Amino acid sequence: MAAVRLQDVAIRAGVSQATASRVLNGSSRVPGEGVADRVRAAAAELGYVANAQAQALARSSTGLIGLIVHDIADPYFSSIAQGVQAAARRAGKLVLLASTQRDFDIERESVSTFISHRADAIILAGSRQSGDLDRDLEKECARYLDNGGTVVVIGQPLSFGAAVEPENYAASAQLAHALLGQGHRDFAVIGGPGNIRTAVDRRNGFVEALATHGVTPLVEIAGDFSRDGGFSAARRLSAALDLHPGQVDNVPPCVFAVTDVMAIGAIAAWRQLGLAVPDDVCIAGFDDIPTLRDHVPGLSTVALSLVDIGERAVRLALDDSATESRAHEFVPGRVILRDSSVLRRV
Amino acid sequence: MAAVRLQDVAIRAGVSQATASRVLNGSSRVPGEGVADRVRAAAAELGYVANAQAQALARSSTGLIGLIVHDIADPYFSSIAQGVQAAARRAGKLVLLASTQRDFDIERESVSTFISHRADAIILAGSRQSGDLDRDLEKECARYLDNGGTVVVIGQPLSFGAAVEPENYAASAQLAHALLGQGHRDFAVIGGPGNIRTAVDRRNGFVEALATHGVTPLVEIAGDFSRDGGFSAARRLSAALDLHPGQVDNVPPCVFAVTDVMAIGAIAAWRQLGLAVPDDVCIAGFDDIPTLRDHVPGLSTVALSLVDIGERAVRLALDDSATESRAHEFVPGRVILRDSSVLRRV
DNA sequence: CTGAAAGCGCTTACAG
DNA sequence: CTGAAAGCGCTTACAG
Repeated sequence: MAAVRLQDVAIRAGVSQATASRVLNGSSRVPGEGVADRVRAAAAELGYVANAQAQALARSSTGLIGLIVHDIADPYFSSIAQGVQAAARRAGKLVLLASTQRDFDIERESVSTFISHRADAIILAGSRQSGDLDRDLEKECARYLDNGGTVVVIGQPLSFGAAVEPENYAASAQLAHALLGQGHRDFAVIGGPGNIRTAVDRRNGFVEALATHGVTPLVEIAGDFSRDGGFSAARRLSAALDLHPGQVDNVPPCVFAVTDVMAIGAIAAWRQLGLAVPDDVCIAGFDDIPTLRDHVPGLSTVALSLVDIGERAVRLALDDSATESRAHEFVPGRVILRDSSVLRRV
Repeated sequence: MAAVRLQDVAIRAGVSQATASRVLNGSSRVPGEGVADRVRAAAAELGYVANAQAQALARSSTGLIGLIVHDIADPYFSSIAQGVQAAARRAGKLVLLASTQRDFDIERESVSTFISHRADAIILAGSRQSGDLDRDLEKECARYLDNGGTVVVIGQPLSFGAAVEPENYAASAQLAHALLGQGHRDFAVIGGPGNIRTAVDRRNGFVEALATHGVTPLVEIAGDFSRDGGFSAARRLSAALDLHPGQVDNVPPCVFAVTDVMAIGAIAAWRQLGLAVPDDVCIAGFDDIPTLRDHVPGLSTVALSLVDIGERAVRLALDDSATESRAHEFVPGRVILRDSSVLRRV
């Protein structure tokens, strides 16, 4: 049983297909009211639903926005996805979702598929390995842009397309100042992979702000950009700093983990070692992911409006001029101090 | 600058469009090797990417799977989404995502849009209000099914389409037994809205299992199916039970919250009131959402393999016979006891 | 304001 | 094995 076509409603309404198309989907002035009503009535009676595929082919615009994230189950990305989804819906667009699980081949494949489906725009969320995409991907994107596609990156900008980027460097510096303000003097850093710029910027912003005050981190350890990365980095770090439970005589060192997810992993590792936060060791993260809300101890962090970031990305994606001019929006972070970095008087 | 079309590569390869189509996309036997090679070479040189929209129109199959969730930022749904996404990718399908934020109008609109885009299948995740969809939505789905579409529900089955449903009743009963086994005798329930069957089944499974042992909950309170719903229900509950910090002389009552998200909200409320878990009040949830991993205190719960549920839904969606026979798969839950329900000796 | 007709980029019987 | 041609369901100049 085939679906109702525009032709069917046209016949039923006694008008041409062109007219039916105009009253149902066309934007310009509506035809004579009588005609329009008849067409609408016919469409309703038949239960007509326009075939978006056919429309896309005829209009050469699909109304599809492709979103590629590292891991949709990660609260950081699912919050961004919510923003993208909401903004897309308001703009009458649909979102195609791809979750790469940090697999580069899957990412490349996803971009191809989105292009093949002629997504009007592609949003790439999550920092990439090196400064740019690999050769193949880049060529494919170039062709896509030539054909009128638009690319928006969340995070580190590429050599093409628009970008919305958190102010990682500046916000991390603010965090450092806030922690110094709390009385901290001993610091350590749990950084991310050296080729991920987000990780590097956060580390640099923090460390260089400390340097301003003549402070240098006691240790720096790098881990994966994940909860488990934070977990194992924290173990190594506590060994390096020779941390022990209940050393109330010393002021505990303050660790900066470049993402909340890593910080949470670190706290879990320490708990397992019997180390209490903030009594034996203090910590701060970055992102203010929603799950922090009910995490104990409360984690000091830098709040990023993740949903807002997703919405901005859509706005850029829909704005051709923004894409052509390679617009680059920065979104600020806001320092939030919670229990995890509180220095208790001894 | 228009994209490369099949016609272009056909001309370049010196063959007909039909032949080019067959070597590039057709499934059956590949034409003479020489020809095939030339076509592939031409496609590569030109950077040909098939237009999926046109293919969809010609084949009347889009390769699109629509996923509708209540809230993509909720870890329950984002885990399911991950499963859906992974299974879809393996099957060469693309997923369209809609997050309704629990707004029924948006849900209806999303279904329409997916149908309009001729998604091959639609997966509806999350319990619905009443037993079924509303009139409009149902009629639209009926037409969709007639036209070859397939619908899969995660949770309570509808009057049509396939379903994958957690064994809510049985698993909640097991949880009750496990808690009785831990020595609990005083119980309370934080339930969900009375018209959401998932909530009702879990409540019933739990309460009826208790009844088997001659135990009746002291109180039952209903809340929204959300973190804040659990939060406010917990406040009312602690008033009803007259809970106070440090009543070490009594065995604390054990509360069953029908979702982990609600349980987490409840714990937050109690913490604010100075009530400690599990010393002043015990609690167990349901779902084993991933964020539980680093939640303190560890929450006793029923583990559902959320990713697996998403994957199963895709499998059903892709299997026409399953849809036609209104397949109904059950997925078991596994009781996990953690700190939140531990009864300490006084 | 309305309609006939071409075109969007593919696939697929149907012949050869 | 290969090609000419019709068809998928719309939109949109172009005439009237």
